[in-house]
Amino acid sequence: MIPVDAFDLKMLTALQEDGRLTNQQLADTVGLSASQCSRRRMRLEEENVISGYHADLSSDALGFNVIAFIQVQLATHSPDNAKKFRTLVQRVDEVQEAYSLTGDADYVLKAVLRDLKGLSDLVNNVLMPHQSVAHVRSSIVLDRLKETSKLPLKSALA
Amino acid sequence: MIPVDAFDLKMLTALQEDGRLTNQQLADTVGLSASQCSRRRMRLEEENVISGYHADLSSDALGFNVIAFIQVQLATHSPDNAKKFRTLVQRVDEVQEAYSLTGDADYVLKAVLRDLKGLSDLVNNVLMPHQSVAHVRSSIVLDRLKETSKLPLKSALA
DNA sequence: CCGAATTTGCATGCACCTTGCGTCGCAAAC
DNA sequence: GTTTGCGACGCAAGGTGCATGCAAATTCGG
Repeated sequence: MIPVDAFDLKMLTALQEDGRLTNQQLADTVGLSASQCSRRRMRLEEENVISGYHADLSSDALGFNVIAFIQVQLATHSPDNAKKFRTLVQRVDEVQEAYSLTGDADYVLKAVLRDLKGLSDLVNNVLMPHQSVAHVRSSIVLDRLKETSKLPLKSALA
Repeated sequence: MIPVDAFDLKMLTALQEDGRLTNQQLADTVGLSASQCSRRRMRLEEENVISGYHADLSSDALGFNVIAFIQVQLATHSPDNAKKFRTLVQRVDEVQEAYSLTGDADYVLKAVLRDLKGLSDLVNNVLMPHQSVAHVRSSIVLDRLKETSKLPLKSALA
């Protein structure tokens, strides 16, 4: 596995909190020089430990008022069908996350939509008509208790 | 709602793709000057349309091999109990997302863990013993088809 | 204990960011 | 129709941050 020491962990922790930290700020928080932080950061990016930087936009401010989890069962479990579904999911921007799970439903999607009509459109005009899909059941998010993409790095020492 | 024009949308789209874009790079892609991008970006941050910037870390590279969805039913539906659960969820770093949904289960959590033992610990030593929790059912992610936090901005013109 | 390799801090040249300033265009008031 | 006020724009300059070369310090194996 990729070498990550205590300095790296501090840097990663700081950067997943604030992705625009200056090398100097980073240096101050982890206890290294700015040049060293620059070098280490470049290494972490090179090794794909840091896979990218993203601005986090407010879904509320931009009018995305509906989040939904959608459970999808495929028509058949053939590899061909699975591939078709995978392609569909990649293509639809409203679907932020898609997983296959142990248990009942084949797939779970998380979708972000402007309103309930958007959800209806997605379910009835995109998912349901698709040849790979057999059954769809959606649950609407009533309350967001927590929403982050930060990894619990405290336990990590590769 | 907050004024967001076509320039802003282009900037937001670019920034949620690459959060470390330079104002000059931004200027080149949206067709404005760098100074103007700087000003608009500051305004978007001020208005909390851009709520932050984050480094995206590779869970694989850092050894987080298990993702799980956990359905939780509370012992009672009292506000007091809900608040206790909310606090618990905030405190536990392994829980990245937590929602209450329409439908059967009270809450759904998404957790990131180092291994199955980590999941077991979370379920049996953190969630189950907590006074607010009555029932827990976890599903393990077998495959990640898609995982992004980008909003589908193409449709947005507030 | 010594030498090689790695890591670090410092200095520097270059790129970038931000702010002030003058200009432009639009819209309301006259 | 003209004027006036306002907001947005680009340009330029001063300050800041970044990345690379280099030498000192540290680590590690023999």
